[in-house]
Amino acid sequence: MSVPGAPKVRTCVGDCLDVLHDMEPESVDLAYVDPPFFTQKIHRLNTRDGSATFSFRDIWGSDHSYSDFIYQRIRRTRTVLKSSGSLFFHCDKAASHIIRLLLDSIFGPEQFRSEIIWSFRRWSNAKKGLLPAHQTIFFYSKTDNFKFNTFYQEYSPSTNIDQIMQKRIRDSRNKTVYARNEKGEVVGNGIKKGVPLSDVWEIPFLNPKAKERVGFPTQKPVLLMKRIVELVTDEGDWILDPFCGSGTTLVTSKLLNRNSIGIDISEEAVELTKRRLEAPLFTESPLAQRGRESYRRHESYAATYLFGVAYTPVHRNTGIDGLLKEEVAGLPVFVRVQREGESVSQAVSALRKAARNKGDCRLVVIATHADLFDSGRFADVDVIPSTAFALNEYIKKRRPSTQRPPRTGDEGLISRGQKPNSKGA
Amino acid sequence: MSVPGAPKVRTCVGDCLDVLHDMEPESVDLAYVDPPFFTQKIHRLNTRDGSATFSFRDIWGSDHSYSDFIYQRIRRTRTVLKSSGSLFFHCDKAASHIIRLLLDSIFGPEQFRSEIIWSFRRWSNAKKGLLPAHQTIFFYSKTDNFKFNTFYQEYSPSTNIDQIMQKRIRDSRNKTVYARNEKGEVVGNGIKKGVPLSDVWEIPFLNPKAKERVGFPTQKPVLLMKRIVELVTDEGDWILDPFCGSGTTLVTSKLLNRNSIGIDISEEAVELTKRRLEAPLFTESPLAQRGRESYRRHESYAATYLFGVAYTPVHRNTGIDGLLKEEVAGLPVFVRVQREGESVSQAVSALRKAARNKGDCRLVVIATHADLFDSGRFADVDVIPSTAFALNEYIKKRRPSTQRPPRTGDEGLISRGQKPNSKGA
DNA sequence: AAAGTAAATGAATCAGTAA
DNA sequence: GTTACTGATTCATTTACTT
Repeated sequence: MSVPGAPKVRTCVGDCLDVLHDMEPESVDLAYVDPPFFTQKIHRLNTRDGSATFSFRDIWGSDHSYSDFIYQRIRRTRTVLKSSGSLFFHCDKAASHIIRLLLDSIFGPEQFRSEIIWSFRRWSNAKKGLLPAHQTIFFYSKTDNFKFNTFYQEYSPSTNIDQIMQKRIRDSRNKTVYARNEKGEVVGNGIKKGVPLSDVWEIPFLNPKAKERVGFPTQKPVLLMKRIVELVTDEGDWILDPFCGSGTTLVTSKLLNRNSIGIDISEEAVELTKRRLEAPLFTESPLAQRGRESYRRHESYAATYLFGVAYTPVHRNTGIDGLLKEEVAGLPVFVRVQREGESVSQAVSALRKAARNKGDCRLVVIATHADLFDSGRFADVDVIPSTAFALNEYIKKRRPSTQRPPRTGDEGLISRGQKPNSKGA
Repeated sequence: MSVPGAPKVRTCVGDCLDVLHDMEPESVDLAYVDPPFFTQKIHRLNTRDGSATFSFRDIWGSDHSYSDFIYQRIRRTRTVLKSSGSLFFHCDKAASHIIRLLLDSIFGPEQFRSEIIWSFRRWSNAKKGLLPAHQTIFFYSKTDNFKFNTFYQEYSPSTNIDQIMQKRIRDSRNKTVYARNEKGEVVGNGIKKGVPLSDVWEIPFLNPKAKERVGFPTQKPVLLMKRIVELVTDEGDWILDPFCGSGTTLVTSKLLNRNSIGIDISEEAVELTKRRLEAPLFTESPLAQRGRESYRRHESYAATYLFGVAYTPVHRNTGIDGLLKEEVAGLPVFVRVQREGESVSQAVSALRKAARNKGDCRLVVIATHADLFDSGRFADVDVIPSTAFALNEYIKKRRPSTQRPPRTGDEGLISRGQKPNSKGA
């Protein structure tokens, strides 16, 4: 699949019912639907008579405006979905059962994939009862041949991972036991990937003070959108948000190199979305979020790499991360940790520039990854490998030339599996 | 209210529709309903000793016949509830939307209290899609005047307790601010109890090896029942379980000094319940007691050093810290980070010992400090320097022989005894 | 084609052994 | 004897295979 240079983003003011009508059928890989809550209207929807309520017709067949409103728009949304496409419908306990019935009737119950629980912590109130701390996202696909990228989570700490790496067989009494070879040694069963991603997602609610927040009432965190986008789309795919609001879906799509279409009836919302898209805030970057949140001890990226080193952190200097506590050959030593997406040469240049008017000193770059490692070429800067770098070099030296390295972990999703549907259909 | 000496327990074989008909109206404080989930499967399980097989049939002609079955029984259940009573209905994604509609129509939507998510981890397998890891419990009360005992959870680790303990008021623009006295000092607000219990409950799934297990399929953990019982009943109250199965509800009620009534259509199930009640067995789940964190020991120290490395943490092994995601020369690679106060040789020995019966593998020690560094001597273990180690070696090489090394930053405050031989390094 | 069976799996326990 | 460690065991879910 060809990946275009820059992701395309289209925004549109209007009722998505009309806009969807003009869209090409089978053109979208993912539709994320996060409609407004008409809570009162939903409550009026609830029927009095027991058994009659179960049929879908009783809900939207009458003049109940909310379910009718949703039904019409989701039916058109389904039309513009590719046959490999998926729909994620975000709702909460107020309407989840009605939405479920609607989606079952539009997509067919056999296309129901998951009831995703987004759980979060939030400020408590003193209400009698339990504190609501989750919302529901329904995942439906258009066909059985839906696109799905398998992600894995860490094993539970109570799992004995080195033990379950052993191969197991059944003995004469059909009991599972660990396999052993003729020498009586245990037999391995290949490397472990982690456990498949579950349908309960604990993702922090957008911090009230986050820069990411743009003042839109129902704004969703970029991290939540990121997970949805990465689960069922690849780079260059098309993502539709028919109720785009403040545009989180479009911002996320752009950051992840997906094309996107956002529709909202409110002109102000679309204007806000456009402004966000022009200059996505730094904290909106999934990369930045991943980094900042995964650092141990809430330290900076550099501090994490320099753990155990006797140094003084240097703040408010973009080129220098730290100053060693001990002088080397009578000179102060400035240290820079190679950034993600930065080559060693770039790190060396940045450090050189920052140290230009610091007088006599020594310069050290900590190499964190090998993409463009060209150590030894720098007369004035010493390059020292980080733990990760040294270990990766160790692996690389012994790797068969054909093999590709695996990805490193990011915020819980530790690795990405093969696409099951890559065989095509 | 007087608390009787011993809790009463009644069991009954039969269709709860008939049994409920003969019960006194307004006599029960809590009804816990855990019927077949509409899985369209037969659930079957053997007891541990293989002496008996319990099974029940959860296959229905249509969703209509299922909902009709439930509707009739829940309507009678409501009748026997006291006006202060509550109903907890356990289901899963197969029928949660149908159940929600039924309960709304029987109790009235305004008596809906919570959609409780019971989330858990369990064994998994490769699947196209997300791994189901939750079930739903609907909480309805008969009237607004329902009995409810407020429980509190621990604050999130990221919560600033100092701030929580300050008194808050609203300023002139109705914004919340911290209260200050006339001297401008912050005012306390008394000790806080924690965060009110949320509607997402993470409770370990009943483990296959748990003593609590009696061989009944779909058996629920006592811990889950305990939370429900304590939330809406007091000692001496009456609890009803119209689909009591293996009797977890009755066992929990007895242990917590509540009276209970259990009904099941299966004679074997009721017999099993009676046997369980004679010797109520409740394994205080070690996991639930100690928490998942208790399995993480050395992990964070090792993780800090291994930042940027693609590895899986190994939790339940004192010698091995991690397993590389990538095999090296076709073998798994176990990693140990040299501990503080441990020499490289000691780290090598510990790793060797832990890996003794792991079959063919490679071993790597990350050297973090140099006290007794004697790398290169180990034929079977590779020693790789950490960032700190490499940097310290860099300094040492260029250090005049008279100079003494400074101590590293973070350990400086913690007084640790001088090692008598440290000078000789 | 549908139904039934087998294999793989990992979370959390039990239980035996070493310290 | 007590504690800590770690090997052993179980079982519901899913995929793959067989009847």
